[in-house]
Amino acid sequence: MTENRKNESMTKNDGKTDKKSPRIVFMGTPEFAVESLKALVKQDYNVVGVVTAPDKPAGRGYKLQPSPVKRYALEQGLPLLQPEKLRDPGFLEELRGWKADLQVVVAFRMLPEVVWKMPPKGTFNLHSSLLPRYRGAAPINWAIINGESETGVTTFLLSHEIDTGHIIFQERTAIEETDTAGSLHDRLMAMGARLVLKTVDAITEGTAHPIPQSELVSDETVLTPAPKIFTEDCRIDWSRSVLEVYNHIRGLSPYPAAWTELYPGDEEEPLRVKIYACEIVEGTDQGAENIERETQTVGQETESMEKGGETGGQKTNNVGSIMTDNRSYLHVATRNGLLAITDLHVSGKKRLQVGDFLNGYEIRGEAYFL
RNA sequence: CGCGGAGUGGAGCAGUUGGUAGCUCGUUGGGCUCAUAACCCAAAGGUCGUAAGUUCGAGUCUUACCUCCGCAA
Repeated sequence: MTENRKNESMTKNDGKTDKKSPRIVFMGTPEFAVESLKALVKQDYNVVGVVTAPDKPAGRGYKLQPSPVKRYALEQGLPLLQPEKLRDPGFLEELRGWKADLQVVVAFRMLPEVVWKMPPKGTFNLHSSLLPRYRGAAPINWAIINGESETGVTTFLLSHEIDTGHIIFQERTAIEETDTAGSLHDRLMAMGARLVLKTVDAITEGTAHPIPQSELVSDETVLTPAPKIFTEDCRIDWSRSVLEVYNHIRGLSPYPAAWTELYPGDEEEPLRVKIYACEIVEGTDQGAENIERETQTVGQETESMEKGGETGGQKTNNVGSIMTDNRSYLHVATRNGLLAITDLHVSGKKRLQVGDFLNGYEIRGEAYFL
């Protein structure tokens, strides 16, 4: 992309101090947005101002934390605004003062029309899905959770309804079976930054031809949405299929992380456990016999621990039940297969690999996940 | 001062009503075995986060501080 940029700078302006190209105002908040801002700055685009969320109390002690975008903006000495309300007259006044030709929005809030209509060349957004699919706040997570094999990034012009504007560019990427929200996030972040540059160039040169999303969908009701994810959405439902649970876990890893409760047995309090990584041991169609074998093994272990197995070890494939040698593996039963937990985090402790976890924590026969 | 948890040999943990430390794994050496990441035996390895205090004596009580983590945002 470096050469790309060189060519363009020859046609446009030369010299990096010359920043006559469009006056750009950048809006964004998290890490994901920084990459795009960084790309613009490094390629000497004329970023005349940055808008980001106000510092919020976060972390232990609720200390005020600047957003990643703010940190970068300060580092680069860029003009910065952190409006509490986007309709605030004072903010709008200052924003107008920047005289933007174009506004770039990456992972920010929903904008009022008065803001996105302000610049003459418009306002576009970078969204991490192949719109019109996965509109919403958490497209990366949902794409994996739903077991998609492909996703991507999209730039589109803002309009009234969220994530529905005319599409400028898209770039796609395959979702590997081993991808997690984290790995996909990083990949899309890099792809997105490139797409932002490409989009800015196209708009500048007048070669952008935004197409309505309605041209890409016949039936809007079929579109998979990507709503914001809440804690309850992250809870693991062990009664679902191995594949579903597997996708759920990797789709939320490392953030916000899938969790479950470990009941140690007796009347002890359940422990909240986050699961970051797992593998499918036996699943779905062909593994039926093997599952049975595993289950029987467990039955034996359980029996020896609790003398009188009244439930009988045979078909006790209770969803959420745990099979482990207390040493190297930790398997959990789902509706139709076994999942090996490999990376977990008990609340209050450190994040651990199974081996380390089992060294210090003895799973007894009656323990289970719920 | 938002709520809460934790800092003990390389790793993960125990440690009761205060009397100088244990477990699992790993490491090293040896043994068993056709063989092994399996099993058996043995050994090495810890100023118990830091500083001060209480006490005849503190990992175990008090105070301050440092570091890390969960919730919540």
